[in-house]
Amino acid sequence: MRVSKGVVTKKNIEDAAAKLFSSQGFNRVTMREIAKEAGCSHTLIYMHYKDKEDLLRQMTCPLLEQLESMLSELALDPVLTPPDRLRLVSKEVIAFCLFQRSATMILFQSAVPVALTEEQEDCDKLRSRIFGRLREAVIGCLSADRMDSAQTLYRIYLFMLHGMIMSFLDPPGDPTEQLYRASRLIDRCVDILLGGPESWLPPSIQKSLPY
Amino acid sequence: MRVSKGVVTKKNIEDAAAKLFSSQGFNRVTMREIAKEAGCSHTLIYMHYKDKEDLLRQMTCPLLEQLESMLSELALDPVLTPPDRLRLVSKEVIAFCLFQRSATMILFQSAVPVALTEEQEDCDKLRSRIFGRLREAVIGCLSADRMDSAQTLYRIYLFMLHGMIMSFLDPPGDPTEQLYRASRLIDRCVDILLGGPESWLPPSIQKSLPY
DNA sequence: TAAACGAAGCAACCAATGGTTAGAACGTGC
DNA sequence: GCACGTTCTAACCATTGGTTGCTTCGTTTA
Repeated sequence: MRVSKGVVTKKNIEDAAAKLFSSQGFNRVTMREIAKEAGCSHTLIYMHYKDKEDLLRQMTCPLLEQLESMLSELALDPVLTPPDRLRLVSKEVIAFCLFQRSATMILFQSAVPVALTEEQEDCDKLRSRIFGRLREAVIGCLSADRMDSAQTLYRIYLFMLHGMIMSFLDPPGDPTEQLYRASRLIDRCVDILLGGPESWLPPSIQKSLPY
Repeated sequence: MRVSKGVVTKKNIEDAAAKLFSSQGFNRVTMREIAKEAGCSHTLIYMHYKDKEDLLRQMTCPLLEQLESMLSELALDPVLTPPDRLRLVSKEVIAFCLFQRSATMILFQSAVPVALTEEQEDCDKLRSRIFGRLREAVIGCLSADRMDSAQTLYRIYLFMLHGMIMSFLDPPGDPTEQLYRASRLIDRCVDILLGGPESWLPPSIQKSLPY
């Protein structure tokens, strides 16, 4: 006896796809390669997923949920100062993108089709919640007299985050080492974003994260 | 009598490609569409250009030269304060990317093949010079006691610039209007990057540019 | 004038790819 | 054991980037 064969194969497919996507990137992997790795015909993949992007989205959705719950925890942690929270939140997002390289295009995609399927909608809601967390984390750092700049600051923060992630993803490398470098940079980004003359002191060797 | 027919056709091809690339983006345009627009067979394109990316590169190179000479002029303009120079330089780059959408991937590409052809090398040198100008413009704004942070600040500036351009390119829109919005944002970015409490005053309505 | 040559140009072709279709194999309930 | 729905695949299709071999045609040269 065995569990429904389809379920097993679906996991096979996602494992194979995850392996190939993360090592070669979404665009360079073909459906046939995924199928070969998963041990089935590429046709079978289309039974479970509408198309290649749907496969990526369905793989990515649970990971986005994990990310969102991480960010929620950070949002609720009463010990953190707002800037530290922003730093940690940023590092979570960066870690997510570096380790789930192809998931980045789901997280940061902006061209959403006109009509969304339920699954696309789920994914989209998740993204909204995640970006909402980022927004909170940025705005939580602002004093009352800066509130009128909140939206602009948030957007600029996203530019930095997005640009940094793009820069680290494009020449693929070891994610762990990249994350280490990115962590130090994002600390500086937050310093700069929040202003203040102390941002120019040599950075205290702060290793608040296991990265 | 007429000029060498090949030359004319080469211009036809680049015009057709420019039109299609800017309206649909590099990836969505096929060589056959370019050929049809140019009024020749797609085979002919391969007589002049090694492949699709070579076509884009050869089209983009003269534009990069224009950009570089613009930036040189700004670098030499003695009237500008360093922050104003950085603002203008940034706006030139943004305008370039918004109006030459597909050229952006040449400008910001980081994965350079191991062995470069002469033309690739030319293009690469141009890119280096352009980024050198940006670096100068950033570093020119820093006081002596911040010099040790120069490289980090430059990188973060690039993240912002890159992220902003990505964000404006992805949902394609009217470049002129996008440039207007991006201009205001980059002013804020420069304020933030250079720090100082005055960066939080409501922005003076500065329209130093025709954009 | 005519043969030779080289460039300009194209139809036909190829391999790879994302995606579809018709039908085979197989387990399950009646 | 038979009908039915699910799982799965081989064969197929259209599109794409890119190649090959051939034709056309203006120019040079004898």
